[in-house]
Amino acid sequence: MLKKQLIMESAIELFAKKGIDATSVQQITEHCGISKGAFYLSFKSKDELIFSIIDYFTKNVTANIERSVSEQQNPHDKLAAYFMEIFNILQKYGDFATVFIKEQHFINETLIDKMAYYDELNNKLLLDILRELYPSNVDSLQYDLIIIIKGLIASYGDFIIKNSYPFDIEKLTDSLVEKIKIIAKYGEKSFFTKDMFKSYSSHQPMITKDLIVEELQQLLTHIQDEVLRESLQILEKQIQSESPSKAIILGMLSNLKNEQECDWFCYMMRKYYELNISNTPF
Amino acid sequence: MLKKQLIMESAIELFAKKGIDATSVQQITEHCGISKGAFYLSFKSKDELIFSIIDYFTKNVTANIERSVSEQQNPHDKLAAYFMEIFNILQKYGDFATVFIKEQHFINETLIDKMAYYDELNNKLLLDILRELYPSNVDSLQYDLIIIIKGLIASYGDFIIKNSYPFDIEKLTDSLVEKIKIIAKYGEKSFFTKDMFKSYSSHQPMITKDLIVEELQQLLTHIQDEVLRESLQILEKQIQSESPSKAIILGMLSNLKNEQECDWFCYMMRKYYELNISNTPF
DNA sequence: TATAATAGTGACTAATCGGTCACTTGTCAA
DNA sequence: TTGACAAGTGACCGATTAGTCACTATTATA
Repeated sequence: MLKKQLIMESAIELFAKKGIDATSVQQITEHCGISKGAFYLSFKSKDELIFSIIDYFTKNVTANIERSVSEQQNPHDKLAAYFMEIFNILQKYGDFATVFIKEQHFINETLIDKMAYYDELNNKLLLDILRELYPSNVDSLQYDLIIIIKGLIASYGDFIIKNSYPFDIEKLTDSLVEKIKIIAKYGEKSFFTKDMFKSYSSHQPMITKDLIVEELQQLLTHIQDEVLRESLQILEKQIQSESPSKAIILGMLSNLKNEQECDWFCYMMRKYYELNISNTPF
Repeated sequence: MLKKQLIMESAIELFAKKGIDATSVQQITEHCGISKGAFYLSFKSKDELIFSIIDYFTKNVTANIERSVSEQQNPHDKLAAYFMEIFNILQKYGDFATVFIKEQHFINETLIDKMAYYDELNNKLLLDILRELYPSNVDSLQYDLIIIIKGLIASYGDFIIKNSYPFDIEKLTDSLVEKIKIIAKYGEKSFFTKDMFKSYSSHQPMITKDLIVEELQQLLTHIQDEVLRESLQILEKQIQSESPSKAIILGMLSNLKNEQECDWFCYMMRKYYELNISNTPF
């Protein structure tokens, strides 16, 4: 497990410097002083390495942002916390961000779906923040505000990544919160309608039974907790069964819902079995 | 010349679909129904193809935007024209934009410098528009406004690229001009200082005598006009001379200044011989 | 100390890449 | 019809790639 970490960190550094395709496995192994064979003891393929890196970061970043935002009581502070957390991450993990932003020919279809999922989570979080901040008067502007916030992050984030030189993130956050506040207050002309936004943001992932089972078995190799393991095993039987029980599936999923590692799996299950209950937060 | 165009168009399509590195010369030639040998009759290398594509577009896009903006008299219309032109280009050449945005491991150092140059031109144009629009009250906010405008373009532009479905660009432009107007009017908290912005935006290109001569000879293969050709030839002699005359160089450069194709060459000459005269528009 | 299991090695392979070159085809003036 | 020249072809080359595997080194156990 330690070796995996070492390889991933070396890889991120090299990927950021020269790009994913231009970095060979050989170069990665030389950079961390191991042999090529040892690399393939930790990862099945170069693709698996790329997948692991991206998966690891998106998972952590999403969790950190959500935690940081939820720690704030005041709605205004939530938006500030959102900006602040993202800019801090960009400053800290600029290397990774470079890889992440610039190379999106990941090959893997699953990865694209996963990204879309995290993007959806992010949109939902932003929408919640905005609705809490401006309960009434931004109805028509809320989708534009999301896009604008993302644009600000892209633009100022680019500056942060390119300047390793440390600077006042608090001042930046303060400045951007002000801009959003102003636009929400005085803005009248909206562009995005709800439908446009939905069709833009929600790329419907191709979820198959095989993909779900694969993710399930992946989880079983990590997870220790007995209740979680049993829940997963019961779910596997239901999936393979000819007449799966919605009640059992829903019950087992609720057993998993607090386990961050299972988020993606639960999401796939809900989509596949069309279990989107409108009043659940997720 | 027709064949070059054909290859470039095929390449853009494939690059956008799968990425530059992942697209082989073989695939490009198959896609336009020619042999590998024929490809190398039009382009010296794959790098030259990439370079040509990027150069062709940046040149055209920059020129189109500047023309479109300069056609407007009313300062407000200039900002609108700026947005409109960019969004139209993104809608039309989404394929190319995809390549352009996502892959920035171009290998070639010259290309990076050229991009920085066009970015500088773009910043200058935006700054002029903003200063004309808000002559007094945005002094401290003008650099932030540039970054914000770029962010809006990145964010809404992403939407345009991903949705080939046509929509109301005028409405979008109108909406964004409103947002900039609001921020300029009510915004108080600036983040960027002039120095920060300068150090961020102006990547000093590595200009050598060899690079300049190379560009000059490249120009001589294209340009027909006799005065321009003679000016270039005189400049070449001056460059190779041990004691170049500033007067002659300046004179020859002013002969070239209206020829769009020579912009980059003139820019390099000015930088190399430190001929930046502050009151020239460029 | 002997044995078994695990971790690590690097020469090797098959495939693919960008790029070359001896050769064929097409074109047009004489 | 001929010859000369440009346009186009695709087998081939050296380099590089991801991935494999027979082998060695290290560690743990008895």
